[in-house]
Amino acid sequence: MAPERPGPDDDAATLVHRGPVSIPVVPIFSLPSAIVQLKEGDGAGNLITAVKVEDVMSEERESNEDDDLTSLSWLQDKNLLKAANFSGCVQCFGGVLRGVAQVSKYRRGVGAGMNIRAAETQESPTSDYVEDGGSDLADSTSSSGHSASPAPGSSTKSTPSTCPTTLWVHDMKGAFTTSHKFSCYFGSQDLNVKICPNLSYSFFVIEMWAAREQIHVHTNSKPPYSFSCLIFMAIEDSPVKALPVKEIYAWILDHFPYFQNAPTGWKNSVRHNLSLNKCFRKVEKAPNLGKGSLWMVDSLYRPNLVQALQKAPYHPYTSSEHGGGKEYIPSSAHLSRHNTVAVFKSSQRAPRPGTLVPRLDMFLPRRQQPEDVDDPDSLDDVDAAAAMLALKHGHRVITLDRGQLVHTVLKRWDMCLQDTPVQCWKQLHTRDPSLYCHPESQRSRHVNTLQQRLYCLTEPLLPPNKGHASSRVRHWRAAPILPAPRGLDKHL
DNA sequence: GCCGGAGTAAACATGC
DNA sequence: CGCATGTTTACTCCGG
Repeated sequence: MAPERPGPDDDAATLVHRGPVSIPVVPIFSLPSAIVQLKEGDGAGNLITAVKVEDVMSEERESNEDDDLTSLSWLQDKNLLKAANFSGCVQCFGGVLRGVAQVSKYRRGVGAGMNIRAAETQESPTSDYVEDGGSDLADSTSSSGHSASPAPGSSTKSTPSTCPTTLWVHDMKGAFTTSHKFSCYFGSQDLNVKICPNLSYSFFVIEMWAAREQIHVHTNSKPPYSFSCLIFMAIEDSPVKALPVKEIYAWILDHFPYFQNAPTGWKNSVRHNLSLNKCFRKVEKAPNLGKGSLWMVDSLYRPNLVQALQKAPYHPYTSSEHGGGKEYIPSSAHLSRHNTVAVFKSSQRAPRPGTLVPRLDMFLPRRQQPEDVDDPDSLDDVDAAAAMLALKHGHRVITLDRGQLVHTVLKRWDMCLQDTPVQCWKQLHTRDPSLYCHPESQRSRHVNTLQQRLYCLTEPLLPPNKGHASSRVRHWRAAPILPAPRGLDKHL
């Protein structure tokens, strides 16, 4: 029997489990930076137990040295735990991203130890754990971030049309002593996520991740974001921080199904916005990569977009919409703790369930703190950036005074992108083994991707208007692979 | 009422 | 020619 599924016009109550903890499914964009607001009396006390996660997890690790859980060393990252704040709501910020990545790794069978039950009915979650390896849920590495494929050997349904509609996520004391690998496939539709008591942080991450799928269920209302915000999110969500307009369309369609049935004029609006909005600028892409240009966010105007996003309505559920109560407005103390937060005002309309919550941490500048210069990790990037500059402009830039170099590179780096192409550079120019782990058939494509990525990253560093873009691309692609500049070797 | 931002529609150019 | 992409203009709506 098909479980009841909340329709687009249903309120949060239909998503709420009757059990002691009821967390509205959090529709989020790329996971972190979501705030789950609990309605009064619906389990906030239980959630507070999540504060104990740190202890629980460390105890579990100590007592299960050989358990697969040890692969979840990311949980030792205190930042993850610091990122949680349990003052009536669950707040989840940048630190979670790493966790999610690990979860992604985890669900590919590297780790184990979760009890996840996929059910087709909304009965009480007491049994029928799905135990399996090789889980293959939505591929978080995909650009659209929502693809899903059946898990081989899954004991649950294996096609989107028959996928389980309810995913119970358990965290029971001692659960980690047994090795429950899970295989719970669900498609990009029809998924409710129910969180059981004693939710641990790791499961919260799962929940967040799973909730990502929820985006596709209820997003039938017009997004509360301007087109510039949508474009911004799309571009920022891309691996190279640049997208052709077609991909921007696709991203928007992926994340906001509203547009699937919207009049086609919205594409016009997107193009109009790209052309008119000074926040976006066009970058010629390699001539062999199809027609059209790549669109990037102009770093000069990036703060404007971040600000626009921050002004966007935030919380998917407001209590005023669902049974009364107060809206969540982060305190100033909270604001000081987390520089990534969106505030929604009472006068602003809140997004409906299923609309996106921007992952704001992703859009904030990552390398603007001067102290980063002294950070060995950032020097790694600096050297890579310097290497890339050298790639284009010869060793002259490398011979600058170190301090000046750092300053220059950082400045230009910020102008370029906040991304870190160091891995890309390494792979391309050091015969990184990871490049050769790709099958022969995919290697050239991978190299092409890397080259495109590097081009996007370095294009802003090129002298403007020096020849046609395509010739510059050719020139760049033909650029000799220079030896790593001094100081970079140790990082390679 | 004014102004600016945002959304929408449309015309037009360009290139594949 | 059709279509996608990109630019520009004009208009409306809305909130400050």
